[in-house]
Amino acid sequence: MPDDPRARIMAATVTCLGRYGIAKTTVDDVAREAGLARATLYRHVPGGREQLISEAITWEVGRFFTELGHAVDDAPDFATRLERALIYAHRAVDEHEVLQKVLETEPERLLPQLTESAPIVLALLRAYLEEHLAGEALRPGVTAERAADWLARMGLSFIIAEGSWDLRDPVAVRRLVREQLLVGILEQP
Amino acid sequence: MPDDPRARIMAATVTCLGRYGIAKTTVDDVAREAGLARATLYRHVPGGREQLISEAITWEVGRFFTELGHAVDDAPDFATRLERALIYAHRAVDEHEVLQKVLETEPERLLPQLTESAPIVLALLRAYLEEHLAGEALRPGVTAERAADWLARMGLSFIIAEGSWDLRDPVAVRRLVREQLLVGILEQP
Amino acid sequence: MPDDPRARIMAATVTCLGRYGIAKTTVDDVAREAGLARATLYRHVPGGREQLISEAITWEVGRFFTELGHAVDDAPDFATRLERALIYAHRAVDEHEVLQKVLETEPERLLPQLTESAPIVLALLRAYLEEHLAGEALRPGVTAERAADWLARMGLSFIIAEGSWDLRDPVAVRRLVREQLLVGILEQP
Amino acid sequence: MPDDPRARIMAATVTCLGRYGIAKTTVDDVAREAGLARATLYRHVPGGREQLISEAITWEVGRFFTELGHAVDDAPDFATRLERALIYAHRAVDEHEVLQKVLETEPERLLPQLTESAPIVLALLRAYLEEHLAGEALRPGVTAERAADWLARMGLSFIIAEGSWDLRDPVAVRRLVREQLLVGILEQP
DNA sequence: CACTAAACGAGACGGTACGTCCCGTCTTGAA
DNA sequence: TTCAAGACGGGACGTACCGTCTCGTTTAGTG
Repeated sequence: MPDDPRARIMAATVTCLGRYGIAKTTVDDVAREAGLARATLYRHVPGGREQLISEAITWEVGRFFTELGHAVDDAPDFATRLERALIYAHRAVDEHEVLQKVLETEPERLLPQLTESAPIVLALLRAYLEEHLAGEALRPGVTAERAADWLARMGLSFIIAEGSWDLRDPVAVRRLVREQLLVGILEQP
Repeated sequence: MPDDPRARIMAATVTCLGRYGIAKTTVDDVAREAGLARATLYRHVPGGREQLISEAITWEVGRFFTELGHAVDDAPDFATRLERALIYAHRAVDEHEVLQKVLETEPERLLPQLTESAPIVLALLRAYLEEHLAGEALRPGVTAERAADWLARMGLSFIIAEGSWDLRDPVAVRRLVREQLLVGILEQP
Repeated sequence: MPDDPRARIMAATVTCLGRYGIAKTTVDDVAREAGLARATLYRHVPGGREQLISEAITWEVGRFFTELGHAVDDAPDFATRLERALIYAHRAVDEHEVLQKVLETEPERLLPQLTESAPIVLALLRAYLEEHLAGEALRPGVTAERAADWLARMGLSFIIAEGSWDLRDPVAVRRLVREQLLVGILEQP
Repeated sequence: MPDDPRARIMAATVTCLGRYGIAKTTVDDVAREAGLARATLYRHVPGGREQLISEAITWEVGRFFTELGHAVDDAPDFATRLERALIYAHRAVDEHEVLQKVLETEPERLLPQLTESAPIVLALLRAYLEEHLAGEALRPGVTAERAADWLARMGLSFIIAEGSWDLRDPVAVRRLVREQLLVGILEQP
């Protein structure tokens, strides 16, 4: 357990969200989980329950992307980088307790969220991919910007819905990346 | 206002969600909006607040897809159908009060939702598109199944994040559909 | 236990004051004692703890004087009335649980109170006595008003501090009343 | 402001009691008023809030009687001593901020207090008066003890409730003392 | 047309969580 | 060492909803 009270609070909140879902998570639950008195918790998070949940989710999303970055950092080439990212992201989503709890207990809140989170994530992905596409040999007529937009859309869609591919199988992912995603973008070696 | 009490309750709930957001909508708000006593409301929705919100969202999503179907029903060909659907869906999302209110007040709940709603919506879209792709002339080597999967992913991604296209401009949508989405799928006339 | 919720609350408060003292009596204590939820209690006593204690004391004081009136109602003459009142009042004060608890636990709050309660009680006593002195044979030069004032002052002072008389002994009270208090006021028979 | 921390704390407490009343006076208020940290205050008054208020009241009462003694010390005879004491005491009670604040904000706590403080004050007064009655010429049949008891009761009762006399008017007090209080006690010159 | 049964409005209630305030303890750092 | 400054656990306060329940009072439908 971290010493920084803020981090402890955020971690405790994430744990509780994974255990009870959003609606059933109590400020008291979080305080107990963090080993703090409720009053102390309010000293750190004056906005109360709302701020607590909001910031915990933001904090957890940040953590997710940080770890994704680490998992992908030393890939030798762009295709490998994409493979690892797909595998890591899909597994992380699949095993993420908070996410799975929310999906299990509050599916009704799902659809509305598609519309704002998606653009943000897409923008992040696009920027990241565009940067790493810079040194790659693109097919004639393909710009890095458009290619990144495209890859971000398809990549995200595969992370959240694998369809007929099994993203836990490295071979399948390798085929998906090289035969479906990159085939229209990179010069074939 | 509809006479059927259930519909009135659902409509009132949707209105309140659009006015206050999920967390701030109380059973009392809904009862007042529906012109009912709280006790009466519980007679119709025994599950209380939880069931109320859950079913109202489901009800509203159903309404959305029904209307989308109508808007697209009499398209002369597949490309036009796709254009109309993109335009209608994007506009509906953009103008949907509930959606916009939730996004404005509770953006933290966004990301978690991507993962279950997306697969469901994708599956629906895929099935619908596959059916309507049946009579179309596909490029050699392209199966209806794969094409539908592909179009569903890209279509959904454009609905929720337009990127550089302006989905309110029919000309831009026409170009997007014919030059980007369908170009690798249908035989070019 | 009375059915009227207000009376139940007042009685419960008085009980708690007698059990814990003013400072240590909790709204929760009172609610539990009254067999109500705290929320319900607040519906009846919107002013909260402050109003609760304030009104309970007022209510109890009222009850005290009502009972004092009953105890004294059928006295055959003024002297007997005075005797009974002294005896009853002193005993009531002596046996009053709330009073004794407060005195035991919060003596520091005693002195300040002398100054406002005394005038009120004096005024009440004075009015009461003046009324009942109306039919009595007063010594020449003694007005009912001045006699009532005088008797109220001395009576009150004996109730709260007996000094060398034992107010539980009817004979002593009889002597006190007839040889000390009334001797300068009524015509001696 | 005194240098002795204890005196500073007591004075600060009295000030706060006069400003906020008993229930609303906070340990923090007192610490701020005394120019101390709360922790420091607890080093001097380990009993906390309870001890603080209790001792402050005791301290203030002591101060009151000390000053009363000074005001009365050089009276030429017993009657004058009584006059000055009545005037001083009544004015002090009337102008005492703490007392007035408590009476204004917490009148419900009045009655209970009558019963313990009164005996104590009466005993003090009685002892004091008995001592100073020693050298006076008493009427035949009047003992110093009974006279002191009597004067103490009536004196106290006039301090706390003037009735029809105006204790701010020296002439009225003079008449009250000589025509009402002492007339049955001292040999008339 | 009267009569009963179901649906409803109104509102009291127990209970739970919230956010706030204060108390008393403890630690830390500066004089 | 002494004291200020302040973080903390604990607990009570007052508020807001929730879900349940019990009353009348309509409103239909039926004999």
